[in-house]
Amino acid sequence: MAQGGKKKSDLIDKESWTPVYAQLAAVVRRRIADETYPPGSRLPAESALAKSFGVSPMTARQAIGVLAQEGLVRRVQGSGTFVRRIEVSKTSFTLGSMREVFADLENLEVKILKAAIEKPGGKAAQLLKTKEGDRLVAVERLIRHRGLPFAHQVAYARFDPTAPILEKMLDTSVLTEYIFEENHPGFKKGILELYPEVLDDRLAGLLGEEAGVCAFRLEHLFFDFNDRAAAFGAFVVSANRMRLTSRVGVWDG
Amino acid sequence: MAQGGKKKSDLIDKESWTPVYAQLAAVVRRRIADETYPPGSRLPAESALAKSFGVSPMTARQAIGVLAQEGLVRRVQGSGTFVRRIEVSKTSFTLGSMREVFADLENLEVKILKAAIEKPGGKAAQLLKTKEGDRLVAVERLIRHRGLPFAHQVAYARFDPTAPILEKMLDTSVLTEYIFEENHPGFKKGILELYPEVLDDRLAGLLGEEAGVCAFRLEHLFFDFNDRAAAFGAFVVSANRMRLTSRVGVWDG
DNA sequence: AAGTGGTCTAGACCACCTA
DNA sequence: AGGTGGTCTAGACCACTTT
Repeated sequence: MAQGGKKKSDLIDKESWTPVYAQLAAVVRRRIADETYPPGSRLPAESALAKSFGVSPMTARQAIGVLAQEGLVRRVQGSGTFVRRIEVSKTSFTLGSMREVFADLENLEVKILKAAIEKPGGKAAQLLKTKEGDRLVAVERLIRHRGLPFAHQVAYARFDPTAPILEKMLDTSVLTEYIFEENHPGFKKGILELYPEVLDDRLAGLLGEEAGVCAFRLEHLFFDFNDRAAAFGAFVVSANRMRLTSRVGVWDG
Repeated sequence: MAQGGKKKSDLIDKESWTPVYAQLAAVVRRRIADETYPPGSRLPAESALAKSFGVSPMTARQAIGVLAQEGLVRRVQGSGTFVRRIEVSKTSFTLGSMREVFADLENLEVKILKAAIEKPGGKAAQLLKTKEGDRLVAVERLIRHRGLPFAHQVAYARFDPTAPILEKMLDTSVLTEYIFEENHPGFKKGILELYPEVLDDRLAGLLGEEAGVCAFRLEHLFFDFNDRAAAFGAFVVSANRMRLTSRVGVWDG
């Protein structure tokens, strides 16, 4: 059937509630999924997509941007946009289970195992660059979720009576605000490191696991707005309670 | 000094090589870093930023988009853009060390420990949904980098003489292409899971560690374009050789 | 009602890559 | 030289939130 004028796709519904760019992204994602655009191949130019779908160039660009964000395509300036192949080493993991648990405030319970002002020693003292005479606030907590132990935490901060951080650390009711939520005083930056760890007898007992079981250890070091290390700590979560999962490729096509 | 007309910022140099949006993003990032815009506060509206810096609204929007991408701010429709506080549970980790190692092809060395066609059994058979009579290709490799053992890998795939995956799996010279690089046949999607693990005697020996040392285990399951599980495997890398690090907050202000 | 971010237009010029 | 993605303009309308 010959049709005069511009050929506009009927795959894009501009009256729809879902944005045009999202619709276009979905169309292209689908075509990647069914190998219309196979791995390694070049996508039509953004300008071509814009023309054939009857949208503005910026809108088409935004659509491709979504796919690039998802890791499905790679843009190469001057050359084109290519369908990516899956690469293990380029994936990233989020602390999904941790986020879920700490978002579920009603079912969270925190038990303070220790709270003390100590002379500095060990890794915390090193990282917080304590000087002679400095004191550290040390807090040890057990975090339960739905009645089951979820995480063990130790946290250290330089003892500074003028800083609000001390109260925050000792107040169980605002624990979730201190680290996880939106109302803690605020740090400028932080660095996190994830380790595998074997639970010793004590930790295994606290976490309701058998000794020798494996766990994740998440260490955090936060800096205040003077770029001074201000707080250091570590969470230990048994591997049974925390899954680190990542999906790659096309999952909704 | 009174100045007539529009006030345009001298912080943005439109003749510069660095894009205007990146410059504007840097300015706002700096202001977050020095607490001109403290944690929790609202940023000036995108339109206001556009006006005061003499750029187009879309450009200002792009600049804020960079900061949102970095996790430094949160956009709330109808309300504004707010400076985020650091939250542990929202961070993500990338396999940085793995990527570095596998990008360094000249110093990679692969030793095949086992290559066989087996009757299915165990987790691999389960995940690959083998049927009666199916065979699995099983490959076990030791990956060395700069002369030192880096990772141990096992991989399974359904035995299908017509599929190119078999050759790929058995050919050491293209190992890096099979999983990590840009030239393997291509899967539609995959799921990865990261576990902590204790090295047993054999693995510890292979990886040059002492038994009982902790390691990361990265399991991968890939699906072909028919959504059929096609390949399953696992890497084990000692924690000494793989760091999982993440930075949050403002690091370049 | 006013202000905010979210989307979208219809162009433009540029740097870069490939042929 | 021609095509590609990268940037940018100067507006527009909308949905949503706040006042």
